[in-house]
Amino acid sequence: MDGERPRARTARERARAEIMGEIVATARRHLATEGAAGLSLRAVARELGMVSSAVYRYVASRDDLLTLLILDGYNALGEVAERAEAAVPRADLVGRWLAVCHAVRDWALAHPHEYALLFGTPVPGYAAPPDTVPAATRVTAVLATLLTDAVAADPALARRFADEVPGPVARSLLPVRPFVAHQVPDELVLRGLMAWTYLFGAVSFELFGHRHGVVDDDPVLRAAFFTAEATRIGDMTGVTGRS
Amino acid sequence: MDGERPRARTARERARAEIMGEIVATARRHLATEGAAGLSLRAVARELGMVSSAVYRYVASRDDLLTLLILDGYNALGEVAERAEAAVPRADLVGRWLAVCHAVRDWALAHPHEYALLFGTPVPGYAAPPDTVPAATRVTAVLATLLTDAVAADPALARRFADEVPGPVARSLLPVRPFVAHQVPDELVLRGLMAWTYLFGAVSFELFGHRHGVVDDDPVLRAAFFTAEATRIGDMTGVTGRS
DNA sequence: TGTACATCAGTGAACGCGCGTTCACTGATGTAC
DNA sequence: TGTACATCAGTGAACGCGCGTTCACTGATGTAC
Repeated sequence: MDGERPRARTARERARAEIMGEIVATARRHLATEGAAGLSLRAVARELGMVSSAVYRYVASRDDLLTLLILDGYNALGEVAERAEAAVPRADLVGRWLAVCHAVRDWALAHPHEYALLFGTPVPGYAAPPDTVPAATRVTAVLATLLTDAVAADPALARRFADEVPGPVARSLLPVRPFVAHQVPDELVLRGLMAWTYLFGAVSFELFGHRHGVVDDDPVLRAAFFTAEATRIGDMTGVTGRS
Repeated sequence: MDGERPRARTARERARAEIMGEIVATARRHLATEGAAGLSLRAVARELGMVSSAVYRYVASRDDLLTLLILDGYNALGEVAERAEAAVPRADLVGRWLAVCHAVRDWALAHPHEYALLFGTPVPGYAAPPDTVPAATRVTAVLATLLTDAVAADPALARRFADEVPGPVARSLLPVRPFVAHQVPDELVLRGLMAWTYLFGAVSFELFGHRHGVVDDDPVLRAAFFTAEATRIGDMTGVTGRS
């Protein structure tokens, strides 16, 4: 049988885990200051006082390190979103939606390069391996639950959006349908995806500088603007205080 | 007096303009295949059969070349958007909005790296000079006109969105207010900005791979999905066929 | 508890690569008289 | 129209940099008997 060996970790194992952690932590710090393009195995090794080739005992390649950082990033983002959402009373659907929105935005503003690694230009020549998917979908999963809860809480909602969507649109939604309760009509799934799209679109626009000269730069006003947009997008999905 | 000299261009001037064009064109092709990070002055020079230092007669630095490409990109995008919108009868506001949306998306799908240069992760250490602004705002200008026309065509629209927005939100909009007719109420300006945000958010999400496993990959279904989302966003601004 | 062997972390040197930018130069093109 | 000088495109060599990855190695840690 595998896995039934909680046998005391050897010094080697402990050392390995620790150094692995230091490598990722250092890489993440470099990412935060230089951006993904400037991330180099040699620089990480240098900072840890090892020779560059030593890093290859821990990480197969630069791409491998990138994957670790991406995983790390998705998990960090997913966690803040989950926590923020969990802190709001279940019945307050708008509150839960806004909590997720602000959690995502706050995390992005605090970790711009990590956010850019996840949602900016894909790194050329790099393809994220499939095992990043669970981490990548944490925020989406929260939003899907929100949608299901909204329909469960208010039967009128499903009826309000019961109109069939055009055939091709319905078909385009097939991959995501398994992840949303069947009580949620297609029109509402579509609007949920739109809310998700909008959230990251707005955060990216702000972070990547496309609101310079459009929305005031003052952080307080920016936050007010963001709340306003998030609220209106919430309305669009029917997740709104006033029914 | 300046400018009153349409004097025959010398051979030097003609040669200069031509080579300048070749440099930008080559750089753009490299951008299209390698992405912005892989763009190098040396590679461009090599392909043009010049020695790398010769490029410096035309371009002050790598950043300078990047700026030219950015300008180029914004202008190309602006042009397709303007043309597409201009081809729709003035009274068909939804049609005009959807035309802009599809023009932007089609251009982005056809020129993914150029799009990424404009709307993806900012190049680290690079700041776009102010003279890119006019080119960068061409799409936005089209949308602003659309909004103004919508309000002019349907007085009920301004009334429908006449509710005051919260003070900080109104203040956050001050930078953009001069570019929108004063008949357009703040609430509608906000929603216009949201439509703009959504358009690029959706295109970026699609282009950067965030819809894998969510929306079907088939191009026809993708287009149907896009039309559906764009239509609903149009609704949100009140620019809708059924009033 | 002790020895013999296997595992594995880390070293140091090297390979081969490409980059941006500078500089003194040659030779062709343009301009003023 | 012809000559003398100024402008400027393009050359070729060089500087100094950092990168990812491989490889044969040493020496410490772990394991089997």
